[in-house]
Amino acid sequence: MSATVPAAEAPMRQRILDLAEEMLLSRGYEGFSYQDIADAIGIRKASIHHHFASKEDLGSAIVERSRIRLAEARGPVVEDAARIRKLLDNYFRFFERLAEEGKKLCLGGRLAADQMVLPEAVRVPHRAFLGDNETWLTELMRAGQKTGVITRAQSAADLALLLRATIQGAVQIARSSGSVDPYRRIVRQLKQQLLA
Amino acid sequence: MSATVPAAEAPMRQRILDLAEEMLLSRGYEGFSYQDIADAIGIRKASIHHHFASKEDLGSAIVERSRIRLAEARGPVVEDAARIRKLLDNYFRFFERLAEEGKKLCLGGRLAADQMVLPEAVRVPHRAFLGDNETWLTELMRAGQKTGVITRAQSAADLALLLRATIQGAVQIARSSGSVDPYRRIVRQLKQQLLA
DNA sequence: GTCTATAGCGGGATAGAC
DNA sequence: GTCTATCCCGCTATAGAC
Repeated sequence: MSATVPAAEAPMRQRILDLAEEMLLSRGYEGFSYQDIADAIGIRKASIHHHFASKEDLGSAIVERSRIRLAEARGPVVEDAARIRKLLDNYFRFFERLAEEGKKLCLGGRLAADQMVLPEAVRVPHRAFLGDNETWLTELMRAGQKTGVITRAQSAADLALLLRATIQGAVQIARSSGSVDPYRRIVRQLKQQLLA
Repeated sequence: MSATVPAAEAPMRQRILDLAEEMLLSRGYEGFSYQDIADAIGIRKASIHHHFASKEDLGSAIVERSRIRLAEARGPVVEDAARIRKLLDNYFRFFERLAEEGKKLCLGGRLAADQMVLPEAVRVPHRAFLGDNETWLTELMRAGQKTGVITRAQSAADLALLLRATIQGAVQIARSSGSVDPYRRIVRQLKQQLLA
C-alpha cells in the first residue's frame, strides 16, 4: 500500500501518465499533444519523448496501467450477498464520480469512440481491457444471481452487456448535458430492473 | 418526395456533405480532413472551401441536415398502439443498421464523445439535435404508456433517458466488438423491460 | 466551380549540447 | 533528464488564375 505522492513531487513518468490520462479521457486520443502535456507540467515536449518515445507508447502505457489498477481494485468475486452488493455499488459509484466531474469519459468508452483513429499499439491493450471488464462483470452477474442479489433470469453475459452499455451511455449523456442528474436517473432505473 | 440521385451525379455540395458525414461518424470531428474528402471525391481540397468556407461550416451543416431529416422521418407521435409500436421498431432498427455496418456511431453519441474538441459552431446545433431527440423520445414514451404499449410506471422523461443511454452504449459496444450481436442482445433485454 | 500555389500553424519525432 | 534547435509532415485556410 504505497503512500499517495503529491502530483508535483511524483516521479516525472507518473506525472506525465496522469496528465495524459486526464487529457485522453476528456479530449480523446487525437485531442491532446505532447505540447499540451509539456505546457501543463512546465517542461519541453522533447523531455516527454525521453519517458515515452512515441505517442503510441504513451497511449498503451495509459491503458495498461488502468488495466492493472482495475484488476487490483476489484478483487475477487466471492459468492456472498453483501460482498456482491458492495462490488455493484462501487461499480456504480466509480462512474458516478466521472459523471459528477463532467469532463472525462470512462476509458473503455473513450477508446471505443476513438477506435478508428487509434494506432494498433493502443487498440491491442484496449481490447484486453474490454475483455477483462466483460469477464469480471459477467462473473459478478452470475454471483449476483446465485446469491439472489440479482433477480433477473437472463444469462449473466447478457446482463453484463446490458449493464455496461447503459452505464457507458449514461456517462456520456451526463457529460453532454452538463449535469450528473441524467446519470442518476438512468442508474436508478437500471438498479430497479436488475435488483427488483 | 425527391428521387434518389446516384452519389456520383449528385450536386457537389451534397456529395461533400455525404462523405463528410460518413467520415465524421466513423472517425470523429478531428479524424477527417478536407484532404480526405478531396481524395475520395477526386477534386482538390481548395474546391471544398468553395462549398464550405470552413470546417466549422461543414460540421454544423452536417448536424443541421441530420436534424431536419430526423424531424421529417419521425413524423408526429399519435396515440395509437400500432403506430407507437411501429415508431419504436423503426427507432431500434435505425441503430441496428449502424451496428451492422460496424463503422459509424450515431450522430448524437459521436459528437457527445467529441464535444471537448468541437468548435462552438458545431456544439450549438448538436445541443439542438439532442434536445429534439429528447423531446420526441419523451413524447413517444408518454404515448406508449397511454396506449399500453409501454408498461413501465416511471416518468416518460426517465424512460426516454434510459432508452437513449442504452442504445447509445449498445451501438458503441457493438462497433468495438466487431459484431452486431451485442447490440441485439442488449436491445432484446431493453425491449423486454420496456414492453413486458 | 475548380485549379495551383502558398501561407501559417501545430503535430510527432530526432540530434546533440548540457 | 532536460534542454535548444530542427525536420518533416498534414492540417485549415486564402489568393488569384482559368
